Amino acid sequence: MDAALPKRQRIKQQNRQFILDGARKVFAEQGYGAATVRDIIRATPLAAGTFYNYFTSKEDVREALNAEMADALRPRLAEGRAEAATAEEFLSAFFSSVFALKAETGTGLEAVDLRAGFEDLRADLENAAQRGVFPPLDAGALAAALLAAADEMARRLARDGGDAAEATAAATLLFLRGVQPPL
Amino acid sequence: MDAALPKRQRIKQQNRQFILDGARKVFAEQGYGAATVRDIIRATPLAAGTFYNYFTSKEDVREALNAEMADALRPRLAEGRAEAATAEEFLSAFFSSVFALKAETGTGLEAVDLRAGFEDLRADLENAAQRGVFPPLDAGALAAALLAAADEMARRLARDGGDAAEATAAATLLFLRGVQPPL
DNA sequence: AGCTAAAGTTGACCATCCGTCATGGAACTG
DNA sequence: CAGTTCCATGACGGATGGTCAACTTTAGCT
Repeated sequence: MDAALPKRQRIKQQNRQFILDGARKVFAEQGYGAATVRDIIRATPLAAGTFYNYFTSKEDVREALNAEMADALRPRLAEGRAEAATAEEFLSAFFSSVFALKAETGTGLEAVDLRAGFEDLRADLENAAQRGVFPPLDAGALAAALLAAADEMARRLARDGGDAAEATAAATLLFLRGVQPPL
Repeated sequence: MDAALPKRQRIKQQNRQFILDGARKVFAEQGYGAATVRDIIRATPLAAGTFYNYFTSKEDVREALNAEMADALRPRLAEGRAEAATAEEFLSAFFSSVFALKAETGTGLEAVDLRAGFEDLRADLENAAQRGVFPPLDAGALAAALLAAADEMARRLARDGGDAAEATAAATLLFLRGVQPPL
């Protein structure tokens, strides 16, 4: 025995992780839709009933998996925003990290649900506004618009192929100056 | 017999509609996730096997239902854009119709998938750009960003409550001038 | 009309899935 | 070490998904 924790809790953590790992693999191999709770259980040394001691459904696992991933990715996603001295820097950092992140995650979970980063972005926006980087604005609405737009643009980028740097520049300009012609 | 169509085809259309109608009701009552193919069949005078002559899965029905709805809504969604004389008018018309539409559809299908209107918007944007309403731009990327942002902002609007007119003005301004302070 | 081939519907069927629960054994308590 | 709590196990009842042989109806032809 080499654990600092009581055995009960250690096993509990381990089992939970068994399920999450199994689910990650199953989702990656078959896709979320085709996967079944039984498949997840089979990818695990556990019995059927045990699964339901930890999660209530496939969707439940999905959420936990997404939260786990979002947690791991959060710092990377927020990279460069806190230090941004201008609105342009801020936006550029934002789009750039979203595009980079979406491009690589072929994890099977059809990608991270960016909305997990909503609060972070909102907070960073408010913070930046207070530093005078942005004019005062509705940080919630802007964060929502930015995330949704970035997500969809990233999807297009991944599908049609295209240069991430170029897309970052275009997206930054769009949100910086709107659809007006560049002066 | 009073049909202009051969009986075979008439029944085929009818059965297809039986399924779509049943599915719409079932989705509205139980939600898409909880609904089962069997539930749909039960909401229909048809037998189990027949279902699979028309659709291959619940998801397949969902798509058909969504397409049906998108078709019906398309004209309303595009309202006012073709006549817009300025970028501001165009954007305002766009956001206004999206917000109005999303606010009312409590159809059960958790709302229309706006991406169905993507091509329309893209075409309208290119058209407007050629009329000089917009500067030349990547209509595809802009359409994607606009739709995604509008969709998410509409969701927030519905959730938190809020004035649609106000939101329309804010969204229009955001995409018209970007995050710069209003002059 | 009468008859045949094609088209399409039916509902029972099998494999599988879901979620539960009584049983049993391992870990904590004192 | 005995008592208690906690939890994993795996079989079970009920339901689902998708298939398919048998049957019914329509379209086409003579």
